[in-house]
Amino acid sequence: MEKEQSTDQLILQSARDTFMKSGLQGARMQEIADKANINKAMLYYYYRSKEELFKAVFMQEIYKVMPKISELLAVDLPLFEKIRYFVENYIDIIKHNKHMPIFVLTEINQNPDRIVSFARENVMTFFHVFVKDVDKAHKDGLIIKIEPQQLIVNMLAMCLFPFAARPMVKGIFGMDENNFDDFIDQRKKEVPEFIINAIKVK
Amino acid sequence: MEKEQSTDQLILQSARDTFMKSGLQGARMQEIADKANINKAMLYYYYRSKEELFKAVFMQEIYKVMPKISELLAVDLPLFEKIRYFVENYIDIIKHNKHMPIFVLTEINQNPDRIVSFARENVMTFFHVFVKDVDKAHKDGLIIKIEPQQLIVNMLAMCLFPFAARPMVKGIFGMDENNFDDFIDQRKKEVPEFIINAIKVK
DNA sequence: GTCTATATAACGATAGAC
DNA sequence: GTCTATCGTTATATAGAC
Repeated sequence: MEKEQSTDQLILQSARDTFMKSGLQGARMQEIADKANINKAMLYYYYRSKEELFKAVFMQEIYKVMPKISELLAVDLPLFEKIRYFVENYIDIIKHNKHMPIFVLTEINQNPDRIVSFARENVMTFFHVFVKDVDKAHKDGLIIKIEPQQLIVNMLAMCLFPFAARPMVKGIFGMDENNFDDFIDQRKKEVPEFIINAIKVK
Repeated sequence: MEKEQSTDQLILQSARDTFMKSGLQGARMQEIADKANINKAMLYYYYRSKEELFKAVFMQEIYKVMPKISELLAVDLPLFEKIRYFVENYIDIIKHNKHMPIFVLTEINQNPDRIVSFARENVMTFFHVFVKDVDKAHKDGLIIKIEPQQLIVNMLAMCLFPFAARPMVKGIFGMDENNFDDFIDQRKKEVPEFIINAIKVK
């Protein structure tokens, strides 16, 4: 039995693909309609405008990923294990949403307000817990002194950047899509150890 | 004596600002003309089309930065010193071209061919030298075994990502522009040590 | 080289029949 | 809810005077 998809969901799906490919300004409503095999007027019936449709797509994508990330951060593990757990699973999540990083980065750059306040609330919780973890690990003599903010940015950078720069990475190193996926899978194991090595006291 | 700026350079400057702010699709030729205090028709007189003007801006930005980077990579230093030298100066270069990372990332994502072949040639040289450096350092027992590609991506990630995600970093951590600059200056010292720690044999 | 005026096309959005 | 037809606007781009 085929899964029946309601029209508004069909539109959202099509809009998602188009906005991810071309961005807010570059996307054409006609293309979204064509891809969904419906009439252009329907887009305006279900979503009031291009801007509204974009917001719906953006929020859908955010809410698709955010709960998973919150889950990753909620685990109660020693710092090193927590880093392993977070990085490995975070990379895996993005691997299944390859276009998200550049999509989000582009959008927040042109419209910072769209997400920042939202992200701040959601990430704040994690941040405070993580700061405590880092401080404690330092006091216990497990890791060197490091600004938690710097560590977090380093972690996110190494998880997200390869996807944001995917065409460049593929181009420079001569990878096809399979090579790139292998490269990413390798990172799931190596990046956590790279980070732990960088901060642990020997 | 004021520096006289020829009209085509004036246009290029104005176009640069506008394209960096709004991207290729989002930018308006009228805005570029207004910002340059000239007539819109002049844009088409000097550059044939919006696409051509964008190409000119894009290439100008690439050629502004590429020689500096090549220079950084040409230095003959032991691996650890080379990493310190590269990261510190690379971050500094981008700091003075804050909008470049997201500009380039967005563009290569929507039009991979524009830069990839070009970057590949230019970065290939560096890459081969760096691979040798890494291999040698490993054989000399200085660093652990690591895939050079992974190390390079890690380095670039930590240098570029904070700028690509600037509004997000600022938003999440509650930074203003000065805070962000301080944060970046701190990274110039800490990121090289982070990397060296991560790979060195103790 | 620089301007005004305008052609041409495309886009977002709506009206109205069914 | 879904369609056809079309409005109103705005964008890129050009023609032609000076």
